[in-house]
Amino acid sequence: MIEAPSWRYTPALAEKIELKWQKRWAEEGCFYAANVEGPLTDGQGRHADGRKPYTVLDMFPFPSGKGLHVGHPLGYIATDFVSRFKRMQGYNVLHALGFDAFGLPAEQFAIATGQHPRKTTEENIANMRRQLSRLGLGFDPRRSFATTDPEYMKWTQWIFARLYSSWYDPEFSRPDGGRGCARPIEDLILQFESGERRSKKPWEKMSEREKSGVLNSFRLAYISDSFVNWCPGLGTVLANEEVTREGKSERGNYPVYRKRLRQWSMRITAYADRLLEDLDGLDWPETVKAMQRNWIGKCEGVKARFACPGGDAEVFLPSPSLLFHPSFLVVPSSMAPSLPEAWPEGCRKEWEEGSPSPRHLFASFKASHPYPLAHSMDGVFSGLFAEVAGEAVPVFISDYVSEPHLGSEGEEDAKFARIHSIDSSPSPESLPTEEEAAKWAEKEGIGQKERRYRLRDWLFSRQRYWGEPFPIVYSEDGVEHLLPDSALPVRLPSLPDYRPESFEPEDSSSMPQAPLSRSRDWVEVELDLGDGPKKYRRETNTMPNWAGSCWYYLRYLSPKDDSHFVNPEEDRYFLSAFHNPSSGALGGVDLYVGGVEHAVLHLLYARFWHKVLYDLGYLSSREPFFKLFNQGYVQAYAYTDSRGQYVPAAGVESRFEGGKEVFYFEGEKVNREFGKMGKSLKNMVTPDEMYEAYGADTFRVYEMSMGPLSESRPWNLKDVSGSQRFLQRLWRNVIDEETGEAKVSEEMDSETSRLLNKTIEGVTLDMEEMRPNTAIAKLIVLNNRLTSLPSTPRAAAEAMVKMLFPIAPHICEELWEKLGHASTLSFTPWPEAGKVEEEEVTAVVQVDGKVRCRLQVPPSIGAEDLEKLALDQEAVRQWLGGEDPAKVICRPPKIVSLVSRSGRKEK
RNA sequence: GCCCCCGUGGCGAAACGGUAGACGCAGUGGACUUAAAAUCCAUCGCCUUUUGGCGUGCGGGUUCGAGUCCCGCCGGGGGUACCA
Repeated sequence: MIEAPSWRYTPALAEKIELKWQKRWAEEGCFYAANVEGPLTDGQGRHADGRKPYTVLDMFPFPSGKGLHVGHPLGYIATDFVSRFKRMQGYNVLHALGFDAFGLPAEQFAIATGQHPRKTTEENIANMRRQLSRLGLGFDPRRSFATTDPEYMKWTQWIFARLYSSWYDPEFSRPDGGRGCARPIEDLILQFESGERRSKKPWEKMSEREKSGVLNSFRLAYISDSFVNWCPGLGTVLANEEVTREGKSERGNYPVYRKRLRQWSMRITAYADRLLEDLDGLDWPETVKAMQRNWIGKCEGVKARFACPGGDAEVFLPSPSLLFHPSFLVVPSSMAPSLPEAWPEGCRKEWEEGSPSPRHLFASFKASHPYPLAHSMDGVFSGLFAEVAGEAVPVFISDYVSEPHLGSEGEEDAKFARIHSIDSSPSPESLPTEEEAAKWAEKEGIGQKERRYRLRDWLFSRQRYWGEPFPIVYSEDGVEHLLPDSALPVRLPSLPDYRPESFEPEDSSSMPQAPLSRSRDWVEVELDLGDGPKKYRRETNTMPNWAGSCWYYLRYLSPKDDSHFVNPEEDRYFLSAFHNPSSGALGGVDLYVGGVEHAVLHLLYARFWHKVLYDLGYLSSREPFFKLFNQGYVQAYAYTDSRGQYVPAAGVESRFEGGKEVFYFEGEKVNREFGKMGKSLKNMVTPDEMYEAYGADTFRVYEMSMGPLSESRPWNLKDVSGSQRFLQRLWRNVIDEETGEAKVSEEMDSETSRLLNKTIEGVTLDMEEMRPNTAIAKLIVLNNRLTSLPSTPRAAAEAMVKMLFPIAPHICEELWEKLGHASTLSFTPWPEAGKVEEEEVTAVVQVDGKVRCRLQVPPSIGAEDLEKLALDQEAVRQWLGGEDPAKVICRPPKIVSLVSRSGRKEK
């Protein structure tokens, strides 16, 4: 038996090398980004000192109890290679990773395992950190945090406080020259007090409660009544999507009721124009921009369906504004399923008695409804069904055009000017034709501006335990008060039972309960808010998960600053447009990588907060994320047996029968499916299994070579050996497997030199454009060339190792060291390509669109020479049928395209 | 339903509107081995004996030339506001 050479690149050796370099990177602070000032310096103790910053950002992970599968690191490997590439180019790279640790899954995992969510999330975070660092992913460890940390939560609440204390003035000019700006609510109060702005009732005659109501209708974070889908059986509120057509919960099939709840909202509609306009300048995938544009609300028209007594009628409206046409009665589709239930008593009674007058209904609805309709009716017009339980419905037309400041309670003025009421339900005959509708719109002066409608304000309250508490208390008269900044953070009380309270599934009178309301000691507090000690009740709703994820990228810049949520100096250095000139006037992080599933909500909410903080003078950039890149998903095969049960994918063997691949599990034939990777499909592969079996570098190369980073791809374990062979071959080309010493020659032939330069040129471009798959293919071509040589030229080996370093950093560091270099590759300059001179290139000659002949020509050949050369070819003359070509297109040195006379005639 | 994306060999894929299938996996043949593994070399879309013909989900169109651009379908994925 022959022993393997002692210096073969085996998984065991790979592990040894990987742990060695991971330790060394940590010791040398290779991933430390340098701040402008303060304690955070780079590994050499230097501040930024004018170096160019480059900020790389991942959509930070949710520390799930299920652990990572091989799909999770895809985006992190991508940001790691970009970070390493940029470091080699001399940038001061900021790359950190925090954890998004509040939220429903964390709460549910904790409930399922009978532990406190703080404990489970901490354990999950520790496990995730271990997995990620074993893959050699370089994050600045000093800048990591979880959204649940009290120090972080404090600033999330502080930002909420700023939103609550601000209003949007559409007329106010911003420093950047634009119109419309968030301003402190004090400015508004001054306007009311001075009479510059008038309210219906004189300001000085209003009670505190009335004033509070008026201000509430201006605040960017405000309280109002909103409708939710309440499922007593589950004890939770559901998204529309989670409710079936029959009005049951998707999970459990329990009844769902429409409930009006007093909740917090964010006035994102005030920023609709700016969110739309600033998209243009961002370096985002056009598809994501398109999704945001559609979400915010440009639309070319709507289809409206009306269930009428005389039949089920559909009309196309070129503008949603046409819904204001007197013939139409429209109700948001989301309200339809339980409309009578959701409506006030008077309306419901009429409804039950049959065929109420819509005008009457509308009037009584409005009278009994304390808030402006544009707010209280959630303006989902995407469906536009005027049908309830299959019947024609009385509906009203509301003005859903975003007007952030509709005025105070009961105020009735211009805001309802475009609301029309009608006297009878529509019949198909009474509906206008498209033409009539368009004519009417013209007459009424309804134009493009009114087309925007979709976007609605952001519902910001959750009836859950595991989220940020609001910094809000209520006095005994029901008026809300903001807690002073000195009272932050408001911590969650420890609650023995934090589960949501569920009810009898049919209990339609039940209401969603906030778990925090059970903690009496916490809810009832005595505070001195400036007018002596008084009793207050705390707000018991919590914030949604989005809150923490809206601003985490800012905290990376100055994670320990306890007097600012982000240090202004660091903000100006890392994020301002000045330091990122390519971003135009917008600024923001240089690169944001994450899944496309966040294309709308997260990215829209974060942009909104960023803009508010910019308006208020806390930030220097108008946009948070200048460049966005969406990586694809890793999917996997799953296998079912004859009974349709999933079998462990790892135990499935494939055989070839009759030229076709068939699959067996324990001798039984199984069927192959394709889907998400996870425990339920028994097809989960973890990074731990991968680095144990192959090493982290092989895993990284495989993930980056599977296909374009932006595309989803199936996991195929068999293919990993290709990446492993590539690294082994590279190792063997540089290292003597018997001695472990480098074996390189100092000479290089011209063919290898030419290929090397071509490779450097191509790989550099691929790395810049985030195409690691084609970069790796080019490096394999170069490596295959090196394999064919009697010995590897040193210059080729060194360039190769530098170019592969961002993707397979450990093996490259080891090779670099064995080649005689003492310092890490982390800051070694990226190789530059020399001139590539081709002696000959292949030109193709096409006749009537088909390739008929190939020619070897010098790359500098002119059009006339190339054409002449092509027409001299015997084969070409034959295909032309002996005649002159009818047309010649010549693109030297690659293409000559000839059209024959007969070919032209056929056309 | 609505919005966005994707569809190329047995498989993962490559291809500024210009030689379709780079690179990798699997397969096939060979070298080396007592043998196997590993390694190295060759081959590898389909049809045809060949000249050649056909091929990028389907049907049209634009173009000298279409995987790529346009129109209409079919199939798959993501989002749809309380999963994040």
